[in-house]
Amino acid sequence: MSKKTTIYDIAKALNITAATVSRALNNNPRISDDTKRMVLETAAELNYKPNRLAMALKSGKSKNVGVVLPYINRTFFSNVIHGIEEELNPMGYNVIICQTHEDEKKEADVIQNLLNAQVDGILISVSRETKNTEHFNQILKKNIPLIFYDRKINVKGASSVTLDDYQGAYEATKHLIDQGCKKIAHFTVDRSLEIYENRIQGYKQALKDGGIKFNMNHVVTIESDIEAGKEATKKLMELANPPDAIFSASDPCALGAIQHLKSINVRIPEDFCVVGFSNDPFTQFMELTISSVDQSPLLMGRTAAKVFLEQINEDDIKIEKQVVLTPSLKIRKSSMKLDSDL
Amino acid sequence: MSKKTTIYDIAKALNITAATVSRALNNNPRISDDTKRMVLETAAELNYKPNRLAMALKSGKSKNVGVVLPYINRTFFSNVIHGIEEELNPMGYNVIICQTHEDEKKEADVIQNLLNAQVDGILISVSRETKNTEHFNQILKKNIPLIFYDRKINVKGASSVTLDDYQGAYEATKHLIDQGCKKIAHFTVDRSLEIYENRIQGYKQALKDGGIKFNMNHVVTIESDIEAGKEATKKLMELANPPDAIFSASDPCALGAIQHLKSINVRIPEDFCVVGFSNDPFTQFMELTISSVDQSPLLMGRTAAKVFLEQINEDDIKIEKQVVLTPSLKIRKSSMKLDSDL
DNA sequence: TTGTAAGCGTTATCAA
DNA sequence: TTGATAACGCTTACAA
Repeated sequence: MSKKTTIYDIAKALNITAATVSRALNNNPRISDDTKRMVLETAAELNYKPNRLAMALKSGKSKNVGVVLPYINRTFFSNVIHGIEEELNPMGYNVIICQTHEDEKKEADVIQNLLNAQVDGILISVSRETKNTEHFNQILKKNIPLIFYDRKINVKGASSVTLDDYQGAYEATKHLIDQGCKKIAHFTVDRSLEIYENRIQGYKQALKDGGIKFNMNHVVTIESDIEAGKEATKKLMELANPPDAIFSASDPCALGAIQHLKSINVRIPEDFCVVGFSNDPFTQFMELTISSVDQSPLLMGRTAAKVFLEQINEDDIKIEKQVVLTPSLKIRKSSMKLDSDL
Repeated sequence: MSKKTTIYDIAKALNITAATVSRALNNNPRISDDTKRMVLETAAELNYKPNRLAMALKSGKSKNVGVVLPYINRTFFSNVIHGIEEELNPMGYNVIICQTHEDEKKEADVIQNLLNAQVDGILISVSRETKNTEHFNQILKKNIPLIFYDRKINVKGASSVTLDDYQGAYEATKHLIDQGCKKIAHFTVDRSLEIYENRIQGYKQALKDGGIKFNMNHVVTIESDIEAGKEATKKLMELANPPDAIFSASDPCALGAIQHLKSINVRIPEDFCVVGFSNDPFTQFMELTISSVDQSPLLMGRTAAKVFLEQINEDDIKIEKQVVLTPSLKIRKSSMKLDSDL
């Protein structure tokens, strides 16, 4: 294995000094075209590659950003990462992925780790458990841009890129009302997270505006998976006053609902409508396609990345930016009750 | 913003030298318990955090590994990453994700970038276009572990963790034969990739062993998406001698096939059986669940990570390890023609 | 235009 | 057991 070439090797080969080599390599104006050319040539010959670690240590900029999220293997999150990469890679940044597994302690740990690694910024979707904001303040204290995406927590000095969950939920619910549904149930996941709380508020407001009385028994808090959706639907349908529609804050739960309803021979959408949230790809794959609210994860990732880039360029001026993206309801078979929509 | 504390700050506070502080922090035996305790205390007081960049520059170990893949927002790949993280995070490694978008040049670029960032290892699933192995040799020349997962290329000195695609395809095809299918078509994606070539070979062998003559017209090379699957199936069904089953090397294509077959009222599985490959979650979500070959992406990720860890510990002894994981066929409705399976 | 030298935050070697 | 010093590879005042 050949020892790695440094700027000193180039310098030695040309009988000049490392400083000059550095200048040549960095397009510094204070250098003659001749030496510059020679340095570039020799660098190529010796197969010189800059050591980013050394550059980072010197400059204080690692050109790495940390992306923190609950789980990477979720459609939504992996798409957000994709968006972030699209924006950041061309600017020379690398992305370090850290999962929190919805655990506050783990979240604090990975953040500390990222800070130790001297990342230039942190983009995060907070874990469900997170209450404490101390680890976020640590980031800001170091003057490192902190950008929340999707799931945020209010921290002074941090920016955020979120979806208008309230609006998404409102539209979904209004759509169900427009289809003639009178008793619309709601599946929520974790009301301590803003996204879910906003969805339930949007749902409530739409009911109100539609002249439908809110029924506490029709709101169920469950895990975001198919089984939970099935079970919850079973219970709902056994109520004295069962619903005729479900607006689910989660796609898997919506799928579970549909599966149970089919098993008890409830016709969808004729007798029962279902709308999910996230527009997960699978919602379009079924024979009975599922209506869902799209969160545009790619755009969210790109936007979060752009906000980071703005902040990094603004030197010491602290900007605190809150971007809210507009959701879009994808109406599919599971809620197309009216002929006019067919 | 408080200036960051370094070991010098601790040293100054205690009237000792940075070297001593370093020793205390690193559990070096050559230090008195007293000073060690004092250092630890002061470090805590001053909120000292090690600078991983400096440590990395000094030691030559960045504690970062690069994970290269075509696209991160694919179920399979995001699950592999999940597996890699599970294994590597507890060992103090961070994972830098790089996408190649199936482009050889981009692949070479990100690898160069990772090398410049002094990663301690590279785990990669090669892009479809990749023919040249020069960028891989660059890695090995620097004595950095190179581990291929899923999609590999033969490079001397590199390790690999792959699936026995041949076996998976063989089982899937045999299963179709066992169900009584006589004319089994095959969808492949890109035969220049070993995984697809192995699948087609396994398919051929199973046909042979089952006494079925291989029919060139029943093998179709298409993109891995639903539309392509639909179109290809349409063409197949218009042949003078249409197939009665499809073994697809891609799940989306299998879904496309099913969608087209349904649209022309072919009964599945009674008149036509379909088996996919990857066991993507959606295959279980449909009403007509789709049989598929599971690739155990999580295990693949964990295994690749373990191989890396072995190599990193083996100092200069060069080990070249080839791990082959066993696929498992998930039999579902789309291919359960025989009553005995119902 | 180029060279000198210090410094980024650590750790390792050698002395004391 | 501790200190002094050099080194990792690079950049940047300041001098020449």
